[in-house]
Amino acid sequence: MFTTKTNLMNPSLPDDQCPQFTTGTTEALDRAEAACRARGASLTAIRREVLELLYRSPTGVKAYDLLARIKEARPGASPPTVYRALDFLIEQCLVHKIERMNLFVACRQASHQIPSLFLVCPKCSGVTELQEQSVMSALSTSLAEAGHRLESPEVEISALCPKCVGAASAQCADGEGGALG
Amino acid sequence: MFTTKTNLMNPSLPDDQCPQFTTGTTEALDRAEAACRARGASLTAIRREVLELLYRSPTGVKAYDLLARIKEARPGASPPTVYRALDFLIEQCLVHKIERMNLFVACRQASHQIPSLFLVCPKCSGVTELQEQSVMSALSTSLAEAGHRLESPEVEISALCPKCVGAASAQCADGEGGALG
DNA sequence: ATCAGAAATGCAATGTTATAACATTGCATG
DNA sequence: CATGCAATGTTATAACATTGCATTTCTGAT
Repeated sequence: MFTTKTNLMNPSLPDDQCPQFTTGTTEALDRAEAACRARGASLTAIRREVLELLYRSPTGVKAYDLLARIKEARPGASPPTVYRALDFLIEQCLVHKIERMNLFVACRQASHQIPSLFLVCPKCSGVTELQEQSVMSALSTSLAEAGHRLESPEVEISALCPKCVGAASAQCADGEGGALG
Repeated sequence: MFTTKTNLMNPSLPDDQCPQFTTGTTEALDRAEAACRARGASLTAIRREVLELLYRSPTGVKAYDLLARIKEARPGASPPTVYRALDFLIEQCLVHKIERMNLFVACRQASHQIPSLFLVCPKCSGVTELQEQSVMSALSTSLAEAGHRLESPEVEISALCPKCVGAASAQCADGEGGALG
């Protein structure tokens, strides 16, 4: 079971000490910079700062929260400043966007052999990136039968994280439903 | 294979003739009204009009597009008019929201025995609602292992529909990836 | 060194999606 | 008639994202 699970959910550790970091943030940033360079792209100061904020966050972060933080150092920063940096980082596969919540999260996978499953906690914005062969192959089969083709290698699932399980309510899962059919 | 597949992707048919409708829209609306009534809720004129627009649309619809249509008959309509109707319809399980695209779509399932898979086409906004035991059980297993709990009975997958397959480009699915790990 | 072109950034405005806050209407019931 | 309550109307604003254009910075060629 190829389950490279990274727990991004522990907000209480000091910088550079989160257990999912095999080395410090600075080293990770340097590696990211090298990777960009190798692809003919450049991890400029702004981009690096945005990526650093994401590396240091245990949860997904909203664009305007990033903007607020970037503004501390660069008062002139505006929405495009951040969105452009994010676009670049996403292109470089250094960051993922969680579409359903408009959240951005640094990629902590060493590689993407398999499309990733993103478990997004609707309570705390925690994001867990999984690579699950079993789910993906079942999904591929169903998609193929339906004549569809997976568009992005990222599948988002709204699921309460272990910490937040406890208050959820799930209506609409019962036997009634649409008026059609 | 419990695959209640409904094809919502055929925009070219006249009202009340889409093949996935076993009966006409009016009858479906009447049935929806009865279902609401049975639950002590009421499908008022505004709500019914919004639902009707969704029944007649083969694709997901944006809230402000609904608003524009509603305004034709009710010039005073404003965003809350539509959002309140949508909230109600979602509560009544008559409508689903596709979170990742801010799209609303009428529910065409007779019942929700199993959480639904929504295949959302990023090109044309077409939505196909599937109920796939195999995918869901694989998913449940993985979620349980990760200590998570599925939050909503709706799982959205971005997948090109049969008509739109052809132009897609999928970078980021290769062997590189994050700078961490 | 310096110049041209490309890439990145600054900046203002605007577009899009969604909700807050408060007032009003209309109807059922006692 | 008064009261209560659900629904709706109305205005404003919050939250998220993009466009367009001017300016600066970087890079490579001469």
